[in-house]
Amino acid sequence: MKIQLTNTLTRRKEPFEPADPSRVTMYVCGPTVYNYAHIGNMRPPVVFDVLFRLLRHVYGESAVLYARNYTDIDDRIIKAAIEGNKPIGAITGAFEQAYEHDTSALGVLQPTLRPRATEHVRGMIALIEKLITEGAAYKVETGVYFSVAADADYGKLSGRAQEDQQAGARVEGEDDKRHPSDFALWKTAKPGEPQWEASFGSGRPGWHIECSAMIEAELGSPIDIHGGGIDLIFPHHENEIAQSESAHGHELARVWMHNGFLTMDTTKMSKSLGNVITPRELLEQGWQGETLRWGLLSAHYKAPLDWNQDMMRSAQTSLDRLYGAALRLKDVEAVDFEAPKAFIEALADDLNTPLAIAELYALATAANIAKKPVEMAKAKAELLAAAKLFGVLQSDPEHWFRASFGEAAAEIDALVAQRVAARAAKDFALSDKLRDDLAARGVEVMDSAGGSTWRRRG
RNA sequence: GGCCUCGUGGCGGAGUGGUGACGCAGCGGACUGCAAAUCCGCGUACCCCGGUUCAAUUCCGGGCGAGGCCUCCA
Repeated sequence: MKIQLTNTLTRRKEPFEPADPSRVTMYVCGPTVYNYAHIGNMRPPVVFDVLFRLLRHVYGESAVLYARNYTDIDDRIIKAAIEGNKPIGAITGAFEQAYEHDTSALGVLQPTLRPRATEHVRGMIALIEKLITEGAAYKVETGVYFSVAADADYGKLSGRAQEDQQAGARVEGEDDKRHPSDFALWKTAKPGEPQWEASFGSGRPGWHIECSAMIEAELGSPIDIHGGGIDLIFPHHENEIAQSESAHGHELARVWMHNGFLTMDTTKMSKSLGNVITPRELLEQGWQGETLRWGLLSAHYKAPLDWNQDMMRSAQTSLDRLYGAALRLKDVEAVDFEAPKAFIEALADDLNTPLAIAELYALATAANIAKKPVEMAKAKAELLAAAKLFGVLQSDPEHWFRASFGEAAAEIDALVAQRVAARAAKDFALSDKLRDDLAARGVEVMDSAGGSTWRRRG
């Protein structure tokens, strides 16, 4: 199976060849844990989770090393700690846990490695020392900066020439930089802020150096794949490349992948615009994590995706169809079949999740028309195998359709039983009334030769 | 101003130099006491204008439109 991935460095789809197929390495920029993640923030973990699953399928589970970091030292965290009058560790600990909870609700597997920035400060200091020695970085009063002028390759990822940089793109408190594009590797210690000792003065790391150091320590460069949101291309990933490649003299990552943004009524979802919704809010509203996952995968990862009620409903309807097929085969004995080739190929083609979804529908139809026991067993096995790679359809189908009723489920069972009796007695007036009553409670009854079943109405 | 995406049917959304993916909605049929679910069938969609070509939605150029980045941002 050959995988093709779009590489931001070349803006083209290229065959993916890991440097060492027995040790495939991937790094994805994780959250800064100062607040709850919103649904847009969930796109990278979900998209790269599918890639993680695919890589494990192709190269073997133990061959794939996937690191996703936690940025637990940053201006925003310090600000949140001061405003909330809480220790920094309390903030980062709580939001790290919330992030784990949210991603897990969306069916995201745990990455192999989850480094925290604060655990890698020594590596950052070493990296900065090296850059200073090589003349790629310089120390001034406010901190240590990377000298963009010293890097001939600067701009190769974003396609941005240095002279194109808009003048006046200054960051407050960095007035002593030599060039506006130079960026902070290290920020000189301020009273009351966390700080670490270093040969070039006490302080704390800049954002970009964190990822460079964590990649080096956890995976070692060059890595095969580096991923993140499209907004990170510049400056974050450009700066990671500048630092790491200047320090090590070789490529940081062979393939760079970037997911598109989520919009909310066609405008970018961002905390600064205030138009955000969090997975936990959506879960509280009764949406299932799987529905959110499906929604996030319903468009190609590179394309923009508009988040709204209609798309969530549509995602739920899609899963209803798949779960309906799975439910039909609930008691069929599982056999050993793999996910069909067409499904794998869809994912292998630059993670074409919409095409993969079309294959899942085809498998659902196959499951629905299967009559002979062997056909049914095969249909069930293939559907579940494919769905597993996609990270969906992993719960009990009845639970999927009934979860929202909780305690009331037993009551509904009783009403449905009454209706079965009425039908048997050919009392269709009562039978239809009971169905209307159930419909009013959001329950859909389905009759078949063998009896009646029920589920949540779409 | 510079850089980068994108413009497909009522909606969502793949893809392709030449027989209209897939789903939702809609219509017809089968099934059903009636339904639902399911199955079968039904759609003359590729922003505009040029160019290349036997053939362009697909390639090239221009235009118009939308969005993103250039400052923290998934």
